[in-house]
Amino acid sequence: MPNKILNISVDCVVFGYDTNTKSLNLLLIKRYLESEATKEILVDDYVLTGYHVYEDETLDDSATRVLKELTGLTDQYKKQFKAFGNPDRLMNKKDLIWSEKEAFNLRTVTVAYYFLLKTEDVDVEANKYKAKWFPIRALPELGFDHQQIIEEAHEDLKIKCLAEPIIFELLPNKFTINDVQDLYESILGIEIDNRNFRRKLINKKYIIPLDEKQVGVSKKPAQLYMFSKDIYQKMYHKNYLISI
Amino acid sequence: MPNKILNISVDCVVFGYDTNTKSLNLLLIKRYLESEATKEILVDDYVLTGYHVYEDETLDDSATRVLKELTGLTDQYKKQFKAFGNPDRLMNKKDLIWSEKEAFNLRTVTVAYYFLLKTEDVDVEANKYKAKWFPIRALPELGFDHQQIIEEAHEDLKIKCLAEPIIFELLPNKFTINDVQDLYESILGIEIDNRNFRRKLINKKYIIPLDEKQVGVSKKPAQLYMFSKDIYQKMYHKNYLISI
DNA sequence: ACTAACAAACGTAATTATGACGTTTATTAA
DNA sequence: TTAATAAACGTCATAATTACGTTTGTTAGT
Repeated sequence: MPNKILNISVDCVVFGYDTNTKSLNLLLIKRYLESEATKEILVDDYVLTGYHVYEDETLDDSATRVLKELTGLTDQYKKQFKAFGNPDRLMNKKDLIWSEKEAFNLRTVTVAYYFLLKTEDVDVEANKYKAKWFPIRALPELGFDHQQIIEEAHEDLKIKCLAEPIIFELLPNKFTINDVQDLYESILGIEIDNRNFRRKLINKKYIIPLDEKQVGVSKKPAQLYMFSKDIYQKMYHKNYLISI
Repeated sequence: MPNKILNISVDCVVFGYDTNTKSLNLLLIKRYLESEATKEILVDDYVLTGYHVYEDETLDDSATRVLKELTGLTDQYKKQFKAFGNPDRLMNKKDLIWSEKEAFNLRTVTVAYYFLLKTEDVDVEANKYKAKWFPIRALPELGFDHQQIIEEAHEDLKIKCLAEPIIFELLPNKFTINDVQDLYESILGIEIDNRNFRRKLINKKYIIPLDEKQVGVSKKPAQLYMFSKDIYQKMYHKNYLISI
């Protein structure tokens, strides 16, 4: 039997990072529809994955379900960052392809989440929605109000990655110091002095050097490190600092 | 004509600060109902102010409207911090007093905001909902899931007040250094060294000493200061710092 | 008029963190 | 062998933080 759906949806902003191209990416799905009568192209753009919330699930569960359908992954870092619900949200003609929404005369409110995952963990080809990674600096045309949702997710991520070590959710388990720096630079859109960054990061107790180096590079191979969540949590539990 | 309402509501966590008692307070309204037949007390607790979102207003406008009805105030600092919508949210018998909700078979999702305002700006007596200030360390019994909403608002405020100078939204326009320290201590639940805090705050360009001192105190009267939002915005626009 | 009490306000010294650079090292490709 | 290049290490001046001690200005009580 089908689940009863609500006029409330979740939308998922899925961040991934490609250490090769040093690019912060978003996973988007294709939306395409042309009129059967006139052959007019009604929609041809990309959107975030999202779906209506079932009556018997929490908002968090709903977001987790949507991500699982998209990527097959569970247990990824997830943050609910904002609800969107302007009254004109359903006025857009393009929305008509979502037949479920038509069942309501009410407008839809969407609760937006972002996820952080390792690009390597996702098999994009296996996906039935034609999901595709896009560099955040070169996004395609976006449907609904998803441009705005993405921008606000990015802003929230900027602030959050400076306050908590969530950056490691986007990196492979073994990474180099420069991987971390490149990722910070991708997220924040700034340049960081490598020598100072390196010193600062290596001094963190929760950055563990491994007995391993990069292989298959044509330059001096870099030292590999891992992040210890355990040590972080033991040392930095509620370490508020007044900085303003 | 009545506004059409949605099965989406806003709830407002209203923070105020009393410089005399040095207490961070919340503005709550009384909820009381007894059965006409059995005289059984159905509900007798306090709740956040909230209301359903009208079909033609944004979520932000809805929160602003609720705050205005409660306090008469507009243009207060406002932050949407989380949406709450567990499937059991309408199972609570106590909810039955909200007749509007019964019009829906759907559960309600509430978008929670917090507001920061100066206690002195609110005339509690003038309020038709019997609104009352409660110290956040001594809250009464709370209805619905409002205990949880308040806790999450408080956590968000802790982080936010360390990242941005929103603390001054809670203080009178003219304040002492110790007022600011006391407020930080109330919000964060920590103790701060007065001498170091004082030096740090006075060194901020946006903390302006006035040609005025406290009056009516029975000790050495303290210097009064004001916060210059202008100077802050000119100096601190997008000053990201990697700290982790 | 003097003094105790007390919070406001100022001061200091050691340590740590930061910003802005210069130098050396290990590797591959030519 | 060597040039090229990214990784890794080093230095120094300045700023910020931590952890305290001391002085000042006011009122209230004698």
